[in-house]
Amino acid sequence: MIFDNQYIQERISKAERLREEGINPYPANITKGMPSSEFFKHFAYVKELDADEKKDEAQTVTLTGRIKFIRIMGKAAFAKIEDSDGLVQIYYNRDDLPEGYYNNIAKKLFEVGDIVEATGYPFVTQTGELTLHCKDLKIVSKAIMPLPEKFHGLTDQEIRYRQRYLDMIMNPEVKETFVMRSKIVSLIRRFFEDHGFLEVETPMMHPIPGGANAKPFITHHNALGVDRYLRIAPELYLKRLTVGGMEAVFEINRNFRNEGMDQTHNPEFTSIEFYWAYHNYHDLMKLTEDLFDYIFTELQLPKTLTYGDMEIDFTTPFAKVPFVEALTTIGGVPAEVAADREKGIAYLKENGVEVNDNLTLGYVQAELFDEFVEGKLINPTFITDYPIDISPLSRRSDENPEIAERFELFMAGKEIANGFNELNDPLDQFERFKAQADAKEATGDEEAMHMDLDFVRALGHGMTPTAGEGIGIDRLVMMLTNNHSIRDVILFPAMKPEAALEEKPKNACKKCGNTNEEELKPAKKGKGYFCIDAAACAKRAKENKK
RNA sequence: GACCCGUUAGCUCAGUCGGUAGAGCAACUCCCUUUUAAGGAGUGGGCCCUAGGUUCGAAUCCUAGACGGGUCACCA
Repeated sequence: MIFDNQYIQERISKAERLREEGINPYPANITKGMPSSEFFKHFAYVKELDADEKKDEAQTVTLTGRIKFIRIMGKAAFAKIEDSDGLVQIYYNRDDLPEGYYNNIAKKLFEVGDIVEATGYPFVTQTGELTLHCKDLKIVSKAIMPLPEKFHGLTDQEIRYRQRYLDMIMNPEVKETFVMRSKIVSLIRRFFEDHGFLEVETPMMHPIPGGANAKPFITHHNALGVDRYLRIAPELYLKRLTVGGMEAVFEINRNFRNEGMDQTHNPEFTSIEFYWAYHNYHDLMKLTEDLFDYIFTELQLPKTLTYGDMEIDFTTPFAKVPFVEALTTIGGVPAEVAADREKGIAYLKENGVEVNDNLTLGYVQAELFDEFVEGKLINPTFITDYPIDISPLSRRSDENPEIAERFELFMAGKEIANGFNELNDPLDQFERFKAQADAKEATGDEEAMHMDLDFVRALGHGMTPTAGEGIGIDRLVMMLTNNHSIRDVILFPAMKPEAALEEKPKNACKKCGNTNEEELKPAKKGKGYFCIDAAACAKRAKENKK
């Protein structure tokens, strides 16, 4: 059991002693005291008083928070309590608390980790720290788990991710990151609302996985008797809404992809997708720049942010480079190689990249891009005009049928956004889905898209010219908060089950499954246990069969 | 999926050549009424990740596995 530990038992017994004293260690109806930030603001004048003892005994103020430090000096003690704003020091002693309360309760039973309510007046200590002199100190919630050590804190990555609550208690910057994340999401939402977009919610469980190239999670609906796929992207549903007449929509929510995990991939991640009728991908790029300007202004961020050892300049407009041009100018791939399937494959192999010989030119170019360009795109850069065969949902360029009217936005060597003019020709869409299905056959591409006939039918009713874009929220938050693992911007990242929390299987008789330890003996040879009473065992085994 | 690194007290970490476990903080018992990682004296606390193996003897060496981190692959 998780409570089988001397420290925890010690703390549980303290909670019991509180009860014996008639004090509920988990009282109801406690209200939050003055926020610590307000305490410092409101009583700043005490520091300026012209007196030997700087204090204002006429004031009565209540603070609530978790005890982070305690320093007991005989008949008096200092503690620091923390609320969501920060740390405040409190002071309590034998003579200013009710008779006997200091020696029996406050000193003995309150400890680091407990949440308390302190009431008293502000004063300034000899070392100049504004502090609350307690007339009353109550338990608000007794912590029975000990906190990590105060100086080094909690550094074990595994515990930090598994027990995020503990991480947040011990590492204030973690809380800051997630406050920042919340603000960013809120600003994005407000930005799109202010631009006339409608927020919608589309299914998380899809009959056909679509809208991206990815392996889905599969689940089962019992009543319908059908398998469902957790959505890999909301795209096809949002476009159905465009057909239906919603001309500007967005959705901020989770996507699920059954793929590898690393510093930029979590199986569930958050994106915003938005669709804008009667606009094109150039409008999207401008809108994206406006969005970044808006976020940076509202958060009062400098235009140049440090990301690891990189300096990223977010000044708009962002650079724009066509895809094939980027291969040569940024990636250093010879022009004739970038334009030729066979030469591209050979070039990749020369550079130690394993490639499937069946790849089409577009896929070869994509490999070249991933290998030689992506990592070099530090400042925000729009890569435009993608090969059509790797863009199955994008509209074909009228000037060059090999090119999709599409862009992706990169920064710090990572993809952040993907947008394009939506393909709205139903017959073309049908053929592209078919081509994807063929690619699945030819190269075994498990991520290739599935045929979605209802979506083709929807397009058959006519979709206005529309541009759509998706932005990875987690990666964006990483950039803006200088975090380098997606796990650091997801509150509860995906983890394997924790062995320590699983019930240990009891020793059981190999014949009848009896788990009563007193009736078991170890097997003479090999592992396992058998019943001491063989007759009773045989009887039980028989009953089990029934 | 491959490789590298890690896993020792509640936390942060030592642990030599293979000889049977250590520190600081935390806890417990004392002293201490303005401390700042408070200080002082004392005490208790261990499935050394798990399972095998080598050995007279394993935290330490070997093999397999679990979990985590990293690199690569996959994944845009």
